[in-house]
Parts: sequence; C-alpha cells; structure tokens
Amino acid sequence: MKAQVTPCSKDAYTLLHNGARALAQIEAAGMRVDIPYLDAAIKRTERQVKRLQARMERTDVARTWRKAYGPKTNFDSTQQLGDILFDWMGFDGSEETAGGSYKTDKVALGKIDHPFVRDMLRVRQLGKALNTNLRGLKREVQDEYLHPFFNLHTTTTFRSSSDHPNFQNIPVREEGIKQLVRRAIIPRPGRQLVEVDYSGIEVRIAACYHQDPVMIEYIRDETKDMHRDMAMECYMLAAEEVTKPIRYCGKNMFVFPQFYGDWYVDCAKSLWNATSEMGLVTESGLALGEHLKAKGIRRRGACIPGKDPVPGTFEAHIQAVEHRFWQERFRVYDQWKKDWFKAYQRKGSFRSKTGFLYQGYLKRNEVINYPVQGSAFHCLLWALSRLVLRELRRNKMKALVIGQIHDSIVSDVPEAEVDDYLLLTQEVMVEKLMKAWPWICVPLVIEAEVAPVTESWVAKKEVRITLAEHKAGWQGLEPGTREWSGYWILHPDEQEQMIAYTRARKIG
DNA sequence: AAACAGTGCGCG
DNA sequence: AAAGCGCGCACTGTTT
Repeated sequence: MKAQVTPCSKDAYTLLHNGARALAQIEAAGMRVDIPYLDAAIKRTERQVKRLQARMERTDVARTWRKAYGPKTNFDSTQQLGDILFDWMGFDGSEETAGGSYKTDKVALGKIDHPFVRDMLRVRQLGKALNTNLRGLKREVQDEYLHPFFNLHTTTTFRSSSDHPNFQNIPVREEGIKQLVRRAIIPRPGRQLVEVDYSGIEVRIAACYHQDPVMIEYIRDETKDMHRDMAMECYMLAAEEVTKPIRYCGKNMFVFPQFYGDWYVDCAKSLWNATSEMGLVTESGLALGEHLKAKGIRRRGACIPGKDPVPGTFEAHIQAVEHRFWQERFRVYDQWKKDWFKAYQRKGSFRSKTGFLYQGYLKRNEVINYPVQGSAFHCLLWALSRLVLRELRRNKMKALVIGQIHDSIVSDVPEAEVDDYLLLTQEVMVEKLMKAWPWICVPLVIEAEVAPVTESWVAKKEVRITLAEHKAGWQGLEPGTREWSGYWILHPDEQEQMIAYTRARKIG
C-alpha cells in the first residue's frame, strides 16, 4: 500500500499553494528549443542506430536469433535476448530478475564479451536518447517553446515530479549523450541559461533530523571530505591516492547507498565491479585490483545473502567498513534511524520538519528516507516560490525561471541581469530560507552554472558566488557596495585571472 | 483496442 | 529482521 501524505499544518499548506502558483508560472513561461538542431540531431542519431543495427545483423548471434525466432525476431525483446544468449549460445547468465527471467540489463550484458552485445548496449543508449529525449522534445514543443509539467500531487514523499516531457531526467552523466540532447535547449535571444543548485542538500537536511555531530562537522568544515574518506576506507588507500573516479565510487557506491539503507553485500559487489569496469587506477598509477592484492585482498567473495563472508575477501572488508561507518563514525545517525523507526511503529505516522504528515504501511527504509527527501525538496520549493512570486517581480527583473530539478533551479536570464540574478539566488536560497526555517541547523551552500549568451544548456560553466571581500581584494575595490548582499560573482575568465593574481602575489 | 505487469534506463 | 529512496517513459508480451 502506498503511503498517505498530507500537509497537516498551515505552513505546509501555504508551501504547496504558493509552490503550485509558482510552478504554473514556470510552466507558462516555458523554455526555448533549437528546432533546426533538434531535427538534425534526430536524423543523425537515426542513421547511427541503423548503421549499428546493420553491423549487429552480420554476427552469429543475429543468425542464431533469426533461426530461432524467424519473423518474430525482435532485438528489443529482453525475453528473446536472454533466451538466445544464455540458452542457445551458452553465455553465463547467473543473474535473475524479480520475475525470474534472465537479467539482460547493462550490468549483466557488460560481462559478455561479444561484438553483438557491445553494439546492442550502444543501440540501447542511443535509442533511449532518440526515442525518449529527442523525440519527446519534438513531440511536445509548440512554436519553438517547450512547457514541461511540474507536479506537486503525484509523489509519496511530497517531492515534485515532471512530465510531458519529464524535464528532470534529461541526460547529463554520459558526456556524448548529454551533448546530443542538451544542445537542443537554448535561451531566448540575448539571454543566458542559468542553473543554481543546492550542494548536498539531502545530506544537510538529514543532519537537521539526526543531528549527528560527526556529520555536522563534515558539513561545517569545508576542508573535510566524507566521500573521499569513505573511498579511502573502501579501497584501503591513502588520501593522496584517491582520484576523482575513485571518490565518485566511494560516494555513489558506498556513502549514498548506505544512507538510503543499502547493505555491505551490494556495496561490495558494485565497488569491486567498478575497479575493472571503470578501470580504476590510483593517483600513482597502480590498478586498484593490483593495489588490493598487495593489501591481501584477492577475491570479491560470494556475496550471497545469508552466508557470512569468507575472511580475507573484499566482501568481508566492506562488511567491516560498514560496521565502523555506523557503529563508530556516525553512531548518532544510526541511533536516530532506530529511534525514528520505533516512533513510527508506535504511532503509525511521522511528521516532517516542513509540516507534512506521513502515514500508511511503510518499510523501514521508507520511514528513514521520506522525511529527508521531502524536506530537502521543500527547501527548493520555498526558495523557488519566493523568487518567482515575489523577488523577481519586486526588483522588476525580466529573468524567467523555466524549470526545476529537485535541488536546482533553471532560468533564462537577460545578459544584463545575470549577476544580479545570481546574487538574488544566494539571498533567497540561502539567507532568506535559513531565516524562515530555523530548524535548518547546518549551513546551506549553492552552486551556480551559466551558459554564454544565446548558447545552449550544454555550454554552461561554473561561476562562483563569492564573498565580496575576496573579489574586492583582488580588484582593489571597497567591498559591500552591492545591493543584495556581501557577495560578488566570479565568472570563469575572472576566476582564472584571480588565480593568476593570487599566485603572482604569493611568488612576489 | 485498452489496460496491465515486467524490464530497462534516464535523472535527483 | 531486512537488505537502496523517489520519479516518468519506452517497449514487450499478456490479459481484459
């Protein structure tokens, strides 16, 4: 059964009411689409897919497939694919889906070394971009503008959702696919696309619930790095040996899964898998597999639920890392999870910091995660509403908010307004929100990206919203002259100049 | 023809 | 004792 969530306080009601008003304005504004580019991209991708499919056709897998299925042959059928690969051709297919079929997802196919399978994965990736993203844009665009819906009434956690098309799952992680799709989203003439996001908002909001002092210190002290620290532990590395991809794995294959309620068996699998799949190499150039061998770990371990891991395996190591993570490092967080779930079991409901009542039959992990996910989004919703309904209008600005992605705000801003707009986001998303909601007991931080004038969403580059003294010191100006706050904007070229300046001063 | 479950995959 | 949270969308294959 699904959880029932109701705004049960006046504040919660007002938040949703104003949120709906703001999102309606955002939907009405819409975002501009580069139609000529979109048409060309669709044609180009169609050709690419066809070429790959023709190449797949010339392999033994395709021939076997056609022999087995005749005219019913369909390369998009996962059922047929599993049958051909694992029953007909004898590839090793140990993994099963929930429904008891062969698993044929990216991870399962990644273990099969065959040209047909490699091409199929590429066709899937391109096909997703083509059929879902590019054709989705094409289908929904009206007179050069796209108006995705943003809903507040569809989710169990009281986050938002987006559809027709979904603006919240446009590719960004794979560079090529990101370029292909995001290139189609452009600003109005003479304007710039701006995206401002909360950094680590769920971690920060979770801290407001559990108040673990170790976590709060990680958040407050900017020189500390939790994801790097956990990557060090998982892969038994010194801090200097942690590369960006290794840190990425620590973050996305251990820390976040652990926060969401995952356990060491699955963490061990993905962390171990990543060493070869991603070709992880330490900062001094040693393959991670070799490094672990030198540390005495040669095997992954069986990773079978219910079976204790064999000592000396990677699985046993990650089990120990998990134990330290919750029993030593984040003891208070661990205790909060237990207490919070117990209280839910007693009452059958719980109330979020933002005034929403969650009730119904919930699993432990849902009880832990819902309030955090919901309240984190509500921070964005509050700031978004304030910005759209009040601040932009009050300051007679022409900047338009055009979308929202859970923890980020996307806008289409006239060139002349960009700096003021960015200062305003700092003011609203950080200063005003923290004043409005005193339960936020850790600092909030935002990060901003700006694309050059009239250039598309792919061209966005990070800008820094920095304390005025920093820039004033660099430019030899008096700080505190700006209208909004003690902040100033550093664009990419200025960042380089400032770094050069600081370096020159240090040498001098 | 429409509805539904299952699978896979894009995002936070 | 259980064992990753939340979405939307495309597609296959079955049921209504």
